[in-house]
Amino acid sequence: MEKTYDPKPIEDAWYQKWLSSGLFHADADSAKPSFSIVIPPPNVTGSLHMGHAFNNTFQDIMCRFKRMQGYNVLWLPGTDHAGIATQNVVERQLAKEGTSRHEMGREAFVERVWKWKQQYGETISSQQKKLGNSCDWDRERFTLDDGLSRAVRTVFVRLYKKGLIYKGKYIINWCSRCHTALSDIEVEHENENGRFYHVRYPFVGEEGSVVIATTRPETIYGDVAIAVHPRDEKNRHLVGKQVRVPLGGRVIPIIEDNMVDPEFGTGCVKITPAHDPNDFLVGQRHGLPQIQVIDGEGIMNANAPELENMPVAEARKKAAQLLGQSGSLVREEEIEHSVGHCYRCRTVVEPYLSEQWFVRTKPLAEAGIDAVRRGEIRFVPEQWEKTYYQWMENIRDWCISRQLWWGHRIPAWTCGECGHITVSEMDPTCCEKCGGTNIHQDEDVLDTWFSSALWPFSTLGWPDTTKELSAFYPTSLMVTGFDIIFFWVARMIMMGLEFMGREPFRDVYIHALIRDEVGQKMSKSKGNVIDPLDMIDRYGADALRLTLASLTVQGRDILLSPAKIETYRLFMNKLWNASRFALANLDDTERSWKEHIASLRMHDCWILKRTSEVAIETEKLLGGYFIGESARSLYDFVWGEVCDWYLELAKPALRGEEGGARRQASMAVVEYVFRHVLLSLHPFIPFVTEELWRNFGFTTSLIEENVWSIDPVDTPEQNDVKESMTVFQEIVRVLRNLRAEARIAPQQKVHRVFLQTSQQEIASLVTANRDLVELLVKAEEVSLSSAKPTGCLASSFAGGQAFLYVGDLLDIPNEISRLRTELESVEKDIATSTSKLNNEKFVSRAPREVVDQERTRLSESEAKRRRIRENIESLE
RNA sequence: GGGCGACUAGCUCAGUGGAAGAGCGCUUCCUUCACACGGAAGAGGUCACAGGUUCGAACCCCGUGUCGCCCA
Repeated sequence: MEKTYDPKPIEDAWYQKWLSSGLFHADADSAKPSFSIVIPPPNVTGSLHMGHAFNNTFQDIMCRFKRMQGYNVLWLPGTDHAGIATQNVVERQLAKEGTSRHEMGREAFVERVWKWKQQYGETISSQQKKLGNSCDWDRERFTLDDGLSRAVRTVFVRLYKKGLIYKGKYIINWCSRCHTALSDIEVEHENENGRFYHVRYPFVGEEGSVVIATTRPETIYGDVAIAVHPRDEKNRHLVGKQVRVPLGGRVIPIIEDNMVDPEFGTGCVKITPAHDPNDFLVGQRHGLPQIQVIDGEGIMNANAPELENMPVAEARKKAAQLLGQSGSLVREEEIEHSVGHCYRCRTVVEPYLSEQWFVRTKPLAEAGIDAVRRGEIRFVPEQWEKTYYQWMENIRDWCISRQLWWGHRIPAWTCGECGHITVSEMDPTCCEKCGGTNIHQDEDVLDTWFSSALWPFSTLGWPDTTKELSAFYPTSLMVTGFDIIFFWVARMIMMGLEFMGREPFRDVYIHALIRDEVGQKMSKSKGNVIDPLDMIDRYGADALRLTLASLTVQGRDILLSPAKIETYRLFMNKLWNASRFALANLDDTERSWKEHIASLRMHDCWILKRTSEVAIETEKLLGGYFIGESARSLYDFVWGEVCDWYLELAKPALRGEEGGARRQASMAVVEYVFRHVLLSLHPFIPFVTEELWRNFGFTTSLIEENVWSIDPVDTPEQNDVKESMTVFQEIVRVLRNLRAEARIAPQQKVHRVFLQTSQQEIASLVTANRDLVELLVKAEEVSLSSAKPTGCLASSFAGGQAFLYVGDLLDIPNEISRLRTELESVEKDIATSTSKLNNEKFVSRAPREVVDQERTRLSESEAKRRRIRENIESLE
């Protein structure tokens, strides 16, 4: 074994071995209980970013843990066709080649995207393999593959027949760059500086005018009414009057509608049904016309003659100018207002009137709410239920049609003869109503999230009845970020309940976001991206995984930096070297510590007990998805207890200095410790643990099923040693501290150490372990002493006193002042304890053990004070 | 406007009622036969602020402030 751990050759080799072993493959016929996760499918255009790495690490930890426990684990991988994103990527490519999708035509374009997919679609899965994902790659799926497309069609047709999908002309969010409709949640609102234009609309046939305020004067051409609130005292008298639109000059009525906020501005608002969602509703209620003035390109049309052919931004300025010239512009003010942007390309989204397909979500959402209420689905952490309910209770219909070419084309055919729409799973040859053959399929494709919503069952073979569905649905766990609760989680729940009659997953773990070290979202434009592959290359996948796991805290974002990953890289090296040391002291014989009970010393019993406790704790924590707590406790245990204390204490015995029986016993303990440590750590850091496991010669492989077996340590001998060990550690610390005070170089041995105690247990502890105190404090001789020795530095521990002999080197004034400092701190403790115990309420109301503990503490402190005072006196 | 979260050592963060913890950084010392990617020791905190509940509060409750996010 190398002295320094090098992850690269080990990680690559083990991943290949795992793949060829076939142990990542889940057997649908297995009799074992199943544990299943479907991966959140990354965009096929994507490459692995830190968010994926975190999300996948979490799932892999759970999958490996469950597999070790003997579950039939399915972790189903796959990718999403990502309509807009993928189409954008290929379109950019075409632009570079000097062509466009419109020039190519639909069929050629779609073919081109498929070609692109074949070429680059493997990128992300190969990166997931680098991370160590134990996915069932035989079952990898793609949202546009044949099976999933069939599921999409089936769902569409059934929802349509049930009246839950409809087509209609409504105001939707339109991205004029992507050239498609977007659903409400695909719009990101941001506060931006804008201008508020106060515009005068003169009455027709009488003097006077009303003033309304708008941020969008270019839409004035589309105004069809002015509205006031029906209970608005100051404006109610206006209702029924008519005004002239200051641009275009049409005459429009003043109406009343509850939508108007009478407190806002003048209490009068313009109604532009074709370009504002609220105005659209008002227009419907009042039977008003819809006048469209902006087209799908974001360009003004002929309904705004003076602005025709201008893009919106330019038209806005021009409109303001025209209003100014005609004296209609009362004033302008700077305001901050919320502006919607396309979540894919950041273009400002226009409310746009067009014919689209929608899912009627209310009934689906109600079932989804109930499923969570009834506890069939559990959010972890629980708080996210609130977010979910809030959205589901106020859900709006889902616009599912997209004016793209890459995606599932809507299975609806309009008849050229009778206008009837035929919706069908199989491509129809004629209109189902009139039999006419002049039918034409809808040009639009479905929202990518429509197919993602089916992912937990479409990937398992639905709509067929498959073994996979009965074995793995409902899945056990969904792991995802809070940013897609609405996009994905809620919709999977609705679709799963509707089509499978069961929830798609039992638990949904919502994790935080990964940010950079100053808390900013990572983004290419900010240049603060930490590339997981780069990190794997530099520090190894294990180090990255353990970092992500350790930094996980429920409900808090993770601030990541390479320096943090480096810290965990050091842990790999520590584990590697501790193992290297252990291996150098073991042989091929298997041993059980139980056969060597008579030869076990305190520290052996202590580490056996601790190892057992930590392994059991790991099991419990992982069962509750507490991967952060679990990772941190293992890290601390391995470094702080196994390495810092146990291995140091075991060295003499392993070298044979304590005799043959002790050597055998220590070997057995070391074996036990490493077996359990490697087992517990494997879900987090599979590569290095697997390599070490093999080096130790423990069974075959850590990914074998049922390998998780904890051999609990629960005998009385082992249970009683924790306190003794604590005393022992304190004695060692106190003496090391004295060495440092005396400026004794670390490698230099001190001659004599005296320990004084009035407690029998401590005396026998010291007697039994004096060699180990000598070892750890580098002393030639440690002895119990009842008399106060001279020429010594002194310090107290709980239950006694430690003396370090320095002879003539004793700097008396310095020692006195050091003891005085120690005395001060003890006095403080005494004061605290005394005041507590003098408080009658404390004594009567606090639990007995707390009061007892306080009494013990006080008497211990008083004993300490007495000793320190004696020491000071003896020096003065 | 509504909601959620955060505020603890110089930095990043653990810590859900019983005497404040880790990693990094800092100071001092050390190449001892697992590891200098290491070891030993140390300094460093009014737990944002103000009230309250409690024998006892970083922790529970109520405000205030600052920052971040989501929804409208």
